[in-house]
Amino acid sequence: MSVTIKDVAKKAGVSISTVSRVINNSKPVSNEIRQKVLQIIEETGYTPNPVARSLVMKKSQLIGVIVPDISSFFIGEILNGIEEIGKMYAYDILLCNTYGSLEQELRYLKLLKGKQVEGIVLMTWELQDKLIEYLAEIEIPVVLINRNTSKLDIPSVSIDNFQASYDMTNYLIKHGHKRIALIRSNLDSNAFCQDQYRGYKKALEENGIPIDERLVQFGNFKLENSYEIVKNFIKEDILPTAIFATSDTMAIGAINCLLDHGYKVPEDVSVTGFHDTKPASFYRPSLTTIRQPLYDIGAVAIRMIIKKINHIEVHEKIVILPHELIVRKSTGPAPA
Amino acid sequence: MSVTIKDVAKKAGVSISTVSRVINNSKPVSNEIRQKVLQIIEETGYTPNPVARSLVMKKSQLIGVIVPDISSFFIGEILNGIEEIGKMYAYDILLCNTYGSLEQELRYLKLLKGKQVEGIVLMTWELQDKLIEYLAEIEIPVVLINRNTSKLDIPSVSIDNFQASYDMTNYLIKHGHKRIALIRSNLDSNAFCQDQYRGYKKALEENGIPIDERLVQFGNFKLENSYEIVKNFIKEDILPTAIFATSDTMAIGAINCLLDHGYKVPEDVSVTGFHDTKPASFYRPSLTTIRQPLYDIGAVAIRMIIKKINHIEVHEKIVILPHELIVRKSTGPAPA
DNA sequence: TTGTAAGCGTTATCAT
DNA sequence: ATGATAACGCTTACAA
Repeated sequence: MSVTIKDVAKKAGVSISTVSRVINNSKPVSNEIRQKVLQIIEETGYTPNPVARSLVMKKSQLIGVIVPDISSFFIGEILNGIEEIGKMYAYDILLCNTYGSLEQELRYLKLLKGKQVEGIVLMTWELQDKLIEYLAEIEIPVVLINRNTSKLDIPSVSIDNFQASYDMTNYLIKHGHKRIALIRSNLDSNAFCQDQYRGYKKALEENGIPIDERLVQFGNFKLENSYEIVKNFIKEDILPTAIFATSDTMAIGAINCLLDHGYKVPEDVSVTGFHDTKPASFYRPSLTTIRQPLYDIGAVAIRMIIKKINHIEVHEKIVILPHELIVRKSTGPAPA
Repeated sequence: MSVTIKDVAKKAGVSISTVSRVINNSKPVSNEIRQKVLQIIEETGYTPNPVARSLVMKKSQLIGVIVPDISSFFIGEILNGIEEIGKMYAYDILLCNTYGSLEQELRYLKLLKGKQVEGIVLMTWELQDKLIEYLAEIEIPVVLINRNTSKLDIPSVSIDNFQASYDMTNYLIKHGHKRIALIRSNLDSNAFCQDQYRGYKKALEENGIPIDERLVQFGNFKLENSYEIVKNFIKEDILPTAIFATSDTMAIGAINCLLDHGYKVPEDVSVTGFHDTKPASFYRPSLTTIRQPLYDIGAVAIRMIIKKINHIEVHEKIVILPHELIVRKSTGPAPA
């Protein structure tokens, strides 16, 4: 059996309250006794039982993190930030993987509440209404990553998707591209998705380029999916000179398809990604993409949670982190 | 304040023990009362407090998972398996990221013990002696992934690294390669690393090919590192016709270097990876590699833990999962 | 079948 | 400055 505060108290010849006090520095203890207790603790290798502590303090030192796919490049790096900063504040991470299913999300939200987590970082592909409803009545601090909703006052952290998309489209236009496809997310209900489309549209409009709706396709973030989309461009003979995919993975799918069909990237077609995940730099041709500060997104999110836990006023509900256009080898001037 | 077992008992007009019994089905309860209690539970939305439960049962329903890098392709997929099977058995995952640092590993091991986790899945780059020492005296069930040690009787799950390496080398030899470089792990103290080297060596020896030690290099799993190693091969003018890298990432680093220096893969040099992570299939040229059942490795590991928790005899201490040689486009016949 | 009460390992309130 | 003791929410002998 492991040693408890009682054992320590007995061996030190003091009461358990005194032991508790030296552990937590919660009240003054005479130096003599403190030393004695400290020594016993050292000898016995006593460590306070966090479960008992949680029970009385009603604090678990646990933060739940709900993600749609642990193994995603994108999410892995965000998790790094969450984990590291969390641990810095003595919070542990309870990890939940949902595969994006609403049912799982709801289940885990309940489970985490049961586990007394003090806060929840929520990532999801699609922020569905049912989820929002549940979020509205949960009493635990929640922070959203890369998603937000006007229906509810939940803090979120992301980049400026509108501006990023606008920047990227403009970059392409500046390089002479006029026929620019957009492989956008199919999560139409999400604001971020609309933002990306708006950015794209605005850039085209400002440059007097009409939008060809056939070139605006909905992708599901899967490589195979964008592969098919591009294949279809080829089949329909509407292959543009540039393809703006809203994820690196989809960009790679697009390039693979182009390569497989004998096209050269970027000589024949320029392709861009989004996120700047690891593959963006090691894939060949390396991807022109939008860098998102993934680690920081995670770090900021959990900081917000911790602030809320400690009832520190969170100034900005919606944190926008800076993005950056990274130009690599997958884009070039439009072919003549 | 959230509703407790007391509230339910009072509202139902029964004792808390009765409520506890219907929740846990631990002892017979008359149907009439059971219904009543169930109804109150439903009405009030009561859920048992797992912290209180943990305290008395000395069970936390938590399994600690220690990994060196959450964002690694390799580990992400293993985590999927761990998470999914764990949740299936109502266990939650407490995630700890160590960056491979021994100090962090030790710290987290202690922390997890304090948190009363019921089992620990441990992944590490290098299984250092200090860690083994600590593992020896921890009373919590531990399972190792892709590592094992003769110094201690800890269960582990992995593939047969010797055989896999042997298979791969043989495959290369069969395609006419005689000068085959090995970019092996620099974690020399690990058995798996030795195994890989032994497999490579045996295949060469069996085919009467002498080992050129200059072609056996230690890589640190980083892309940049294998890039440099290959760059050095070129500089020293000892570029082999095949490079067997013991991770996909290192294989990609090698290929990138080759490509950057005007070599063709696989026409000039064949390159193989190890693991079959996602990039292996989308990178171009797609990688010939060793498929490891990553999800299953995680799944089996956590099943072993759960068995140990429940004191079910674990038959085989060392589980070897099947591997598979996946032939893609990064390898071909040796140039004439 | 049901209720009473002890106990899990802490913190916190109140005396002393 | 220190010590009893109640309380946190639950499970589980033991009694009835």
